[in-house]
Amino acid sequence: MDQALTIGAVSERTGVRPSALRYYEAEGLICSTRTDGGQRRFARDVLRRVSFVRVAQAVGLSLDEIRGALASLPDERTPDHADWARLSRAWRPRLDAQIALLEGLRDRLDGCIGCGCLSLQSCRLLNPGDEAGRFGPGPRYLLDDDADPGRDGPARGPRPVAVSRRAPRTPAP
Amino acid sequence: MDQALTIGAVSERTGVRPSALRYYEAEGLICSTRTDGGQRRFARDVLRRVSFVRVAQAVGLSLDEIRGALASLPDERTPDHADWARLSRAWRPRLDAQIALLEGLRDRLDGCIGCGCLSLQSCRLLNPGDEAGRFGPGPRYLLDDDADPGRDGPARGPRPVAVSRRAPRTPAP
DNA sequence: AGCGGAGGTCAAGTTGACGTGAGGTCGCGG
DNA sequence: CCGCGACCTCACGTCAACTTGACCTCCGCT
Repeated sequence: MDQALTIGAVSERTGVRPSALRYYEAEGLICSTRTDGGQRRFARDVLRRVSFVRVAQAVGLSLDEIRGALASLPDERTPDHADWARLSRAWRPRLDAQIALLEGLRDRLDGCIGCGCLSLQSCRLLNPGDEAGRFGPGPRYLLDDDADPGRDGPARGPRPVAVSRRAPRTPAP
Repeated sequence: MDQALTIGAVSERTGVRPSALRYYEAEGLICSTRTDGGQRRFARDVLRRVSFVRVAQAVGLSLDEIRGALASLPDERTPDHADWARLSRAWRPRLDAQIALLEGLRDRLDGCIGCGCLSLQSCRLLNPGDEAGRFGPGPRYLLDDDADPGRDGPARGPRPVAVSRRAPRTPAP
């Protein structure tokens, strides 16, 4: 264990607050050893793990999903470049999908700005086809873009939508 | 008041659950009259308002911001196409910015997949310049892309990041 | 030896956007 | 006039990702 880092050192280097690091550990995203006195000591590779977590959050993954991704790392050896690259590569489709969705939204919005409609009955922004209410009521086009046409009724449970919410709270001063 | 809609009718036509509609009313996003018995009756233009709210949420606005946008609508007359178009037009830069940010993220990710790095010291994905820690520690590039260079220290309070979080809960069955 | 700052645990609070359930009322078709 | 489904209010629950506070301990330096 060449360089054991305190929680403060990890915090300083990653910009992630100690409370968040403790939370990550409790959530099983990172791990640590303890000193005799019970203080955490982190191996250097947690820096990379923490960075991965932050970037993955920026890509739009929940901590739950990130845990899943991290679980596919080897735990007997320090992950190498290929390991991290494999995980990063998995984001690519997700990012592409999000971008495509936003672009679609923007383009449909362009079409609708001309008419200023947003009408539930006729606006393409809010309805997939030309017929309103084909797959039930509501602005489903946006929220359920790849809706299964073989199923009617309201959407089945929460689905992610590829647009921005709030940031995962940038560190406060 | 030609066609007064019950909350159930509005819910059915917009796909927004009654509880959410009540919430919107409590938050001042929509309004209603009441029957003698105290039940809500909505004018037809709330359908458009509710649609606007949902689309704006998809664009990434909080209800707070949406309230602000809606406040700029005339309240003495029913908003017309031009009014809605003006509001919609305001989303355009926001959408563009989000798309640009995601694309930047994707491109930087592409560059980093090759090296499989994500290193805090050298990875361009996590550091703006070639020098690490120029503006303090942490993956600030992603989270604070347009960081003010005239100011150092940690980011000042929560800022939105233009990437996806969870959807605002699609209606459950 | 002492001291101050870094670190520890645990419980509870925060934020946004609703959902849920209890307990009571309205309104309309028959 | 009756029933029953739709509607009402109000309080509380939920979820994610933390933060905050209270209270206590440890470590490294002088």
